[in-house]
Amino acid sequence: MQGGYLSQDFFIRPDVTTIARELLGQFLFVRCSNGNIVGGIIVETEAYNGIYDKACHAYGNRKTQRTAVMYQKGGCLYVYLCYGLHYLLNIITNEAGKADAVLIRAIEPRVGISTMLANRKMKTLGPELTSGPGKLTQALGINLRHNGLYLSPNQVWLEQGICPKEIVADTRIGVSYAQEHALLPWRFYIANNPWVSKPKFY
DNA sequence: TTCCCGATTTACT
DNA sequence: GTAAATCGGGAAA
Repeated sequence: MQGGYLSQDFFIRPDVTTIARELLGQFLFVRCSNGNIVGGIIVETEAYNGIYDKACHAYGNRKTQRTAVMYQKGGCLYVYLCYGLHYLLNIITNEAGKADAVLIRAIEPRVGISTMLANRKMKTLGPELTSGPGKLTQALGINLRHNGLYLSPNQVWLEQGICPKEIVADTRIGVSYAQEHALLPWRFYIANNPWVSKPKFY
C-alpha cells in the first residue's frame, strides 16, 4: 500500500506516550474474515502507562484473565468489550511485563470503505463511520477474536503513513475515575481532522 | 455468588 | 440534553 510495515521494534520502546504520538498518521489495516482488506489513517490515540496508571486496566499490577494480554510484548493486540456493547482496540507497547498500551480512538477511512459502511449499516460516508473507539472496531470488524494476536500482514498490521502537520495533546476521554491521572495530557490527535472523535461534554 | 459500573454509542424527548 | 442498550470483569462478601 504505502511504505514499509511498522516493525515490532517500534512498539517495544519504553515511552508509551511517544509511541501514541508517533502512531498518528500511520496506516492501520485489517484483513476481514471474507478476505476483504479495510483500513485507514490513525488520527487519534490515547496512551495508557501500565501498572502506574490509574486509568489503565493493569493499574497496580492487576493480573486477571482479561488483563493477561496487556503484559505481552509490544506489538500485541488488546481488545476488550466495553459497556457490554463495544469492542475497543489497543496495541500493547514496551517489553513483556510492563502492560503499557495505546488505545486507537479514531481513524480516517481509506481502504475498503464499502465494506466498512456495510459493517456499520451505513449508506453514505461520514465521520460517524470511524470517529470513535467503538465505531472504528465495528467498521473494521475487530472483535474478541483479535485479542492477543500479534500484528502481522495476515490479520492486522500497520504501515508507514503520512506525517501529521499539527498534533494536539489533551486529556483522555472517559477516565474520570482515574483521579489525578485523568488530568494527564495523554490523548493525541491530528489537529483539524474531521475524523477525530467528538466526545460529549456535560 | 452478588453487585456495581465501565477507555461508548445511539436514539430519544 | 437525557437515557437506554447490554454484559462481563473485578472486588467484596
